Amino acid sequence: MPARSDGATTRDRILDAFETLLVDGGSRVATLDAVAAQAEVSKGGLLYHFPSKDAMVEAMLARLQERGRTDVEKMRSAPEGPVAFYLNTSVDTGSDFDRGLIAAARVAQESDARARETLAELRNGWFEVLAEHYGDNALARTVQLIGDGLYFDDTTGLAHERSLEHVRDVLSRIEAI
Amino acid sequence: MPARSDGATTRDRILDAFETLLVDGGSRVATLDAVAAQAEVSKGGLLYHFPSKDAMVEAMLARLQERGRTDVEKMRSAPEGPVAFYLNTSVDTGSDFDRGLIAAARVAQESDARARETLAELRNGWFEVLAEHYGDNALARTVQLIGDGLYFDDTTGLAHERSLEHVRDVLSRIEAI
DNA sequence: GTCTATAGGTCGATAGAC
DNA sequence: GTCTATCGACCTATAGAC
Repeated sequence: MPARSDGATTRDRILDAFETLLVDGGSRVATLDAVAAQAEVSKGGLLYHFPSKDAMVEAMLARLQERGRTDVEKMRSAPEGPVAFYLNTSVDTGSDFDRGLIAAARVAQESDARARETLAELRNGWFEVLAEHYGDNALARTVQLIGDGLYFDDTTGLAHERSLEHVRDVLSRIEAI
Repeated sequence: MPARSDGATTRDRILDAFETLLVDGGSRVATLDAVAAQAEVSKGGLLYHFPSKDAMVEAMLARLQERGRTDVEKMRSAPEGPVAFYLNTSVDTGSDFDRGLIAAARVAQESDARARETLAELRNGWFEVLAEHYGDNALARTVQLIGDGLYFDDTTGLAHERSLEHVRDVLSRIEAI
């Protein structure tokens, strides 16, 4: 039982803090000390919930996987259609899910196989919905790559203002064929 | 003057080692000790050439910028056309230039402003050539995003075998309009 | 469940021999 | 130009009080 009365459990606050630090500064900055400070727990308190840094990574990925299943459901039943939903959420919306995704990508780049597998599984879910929608694997794959590009630019600080607008323009031309 | 008779100077061997470690394991792994070992120099020897780790980053980015100018020239005059050249080189070809690009992206993610600026400048060069070629900013931007997506997938270990083939298919449909 | 204190190791950087 | 030796700061993880 958590000692606080605010919404999140200590466990979730710690994972939130870990993700935030990974997103903002990479894993070099996301030390146990820094995570504890950000989550407003002592280092000892942190290590009660996650006995090692590795266990913390594992828990973060498990939570992301869970949230990913919800996201695919939302994408499938989005009123604006799955493509618009997918592209819109490819630019960072600041959601908890986005933050978790970026954090996982940071970890994956340091050759962490579990993080890579989690991301691959999420991407397969999105691709399936896109491929069902278009009935065209080539177009589905291309849209997914555009989403990856939007996402990469966004997380590297290279995003261009009008990217989304340009993409919508080009996609409307393709869909008009 | 270098003490060795092989092609690369000690300085270049150190930068190569730094990039390789950044690409393979991220900046947490790319320590001065590790870079020195990979470059087969002592840490003291390394710090003779680059008085600080920061100076090493700076030199790496300067070298990348120089190589980027050459790349844009090659793209502009490529016999297969700038688009094919751009997309083909967006999947990691294993070249020294690619390695440097990926290394710079790793550093940029840790909120290094210089690395971000270097990457932004390189990307502006590519975009200019694409926009000139198409005479259509929306399409040029979309192709650039596809390239970024290919690149992101590749460097995160999420690449799909047939991505490039699928993209070529879709682009040929657009260009046929 | 959460804390402090600290062990044990690694980091970037300096000093000085050759 | 390249080396070894070493410093202080910081990292992950453990031990034990409350």
